[in-house]
Amino acid sequence: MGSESAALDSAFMALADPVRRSIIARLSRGPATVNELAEPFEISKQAVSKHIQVLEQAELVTRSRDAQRRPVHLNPARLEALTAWIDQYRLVREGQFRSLDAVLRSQAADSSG
Amino acid sequence: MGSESAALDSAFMALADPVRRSIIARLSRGPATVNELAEPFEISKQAVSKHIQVLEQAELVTRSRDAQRRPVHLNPARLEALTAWIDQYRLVREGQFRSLDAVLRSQAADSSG
DNA sequence: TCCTTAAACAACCGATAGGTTGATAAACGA
DNA sequence: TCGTTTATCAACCTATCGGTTGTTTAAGGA
Repeated sequence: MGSESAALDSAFMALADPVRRSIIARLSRGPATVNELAEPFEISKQAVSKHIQVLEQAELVTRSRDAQRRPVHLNPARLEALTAWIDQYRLVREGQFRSLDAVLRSQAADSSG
Repeated sequence: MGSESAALDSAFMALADPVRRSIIARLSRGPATVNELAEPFEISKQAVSKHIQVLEQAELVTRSRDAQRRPVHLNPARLEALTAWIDQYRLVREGQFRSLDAVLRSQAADSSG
């Protein structure tokens, strides 16, 4: 494990934008074309198309073909990979950090193995 | 809900960097100072300090005071907020998208409520 | 007081993210 | 074939990111 770092980079980066998160939310209710996805936003279609490419490179969405349309749909598996990463760390007990100063002082005082 | 968009922006952005994720991983095992956190990396201490500031602004970590040291520790609550966001969408059934073309064609053909 | 340690501040730099406009490609419909 | 729709490609611009080096602040210790 650990070599999927670039995949996590691109996936978290992809979610770090409100437009792209909004697209994810929309796609959770079913697939949509670029035009449909662009409609709620005030930015250009090209900009939305770029956002979709970012999501696609992060493998958070996939695309198919329907005549001229390039419908986009969600890839829930990638989202699960992100929660899996986060869950490693969010389960840490708060109590572990209860007396922080004590921990630090013992590190400074005790230099033996 | 939905007005915490900026918080999600900064939190996901913060996780979109391998150094910062590594810092999170390290902190899950206990608090650490900037120097301790910087040690595993080849980049400068200032660079690590900036990374920590990014994590702090995203409220993924907090800091305290211990003499000259500014120990950093994890804020698991923020991580939970991220999984909460993702979980809204990752639970979508794959079957919903089974016959994609049919869905799209019915949208085009059927314009009544 | 003077020196050391821990860490932040500041200015700067190259790369890239997010946006724009304009042009192009691909597939259908008459 | 010609026009329309759908969407991408290409070039460009500005702001921000991740890194650097140098300076400064804060807190102890001799």
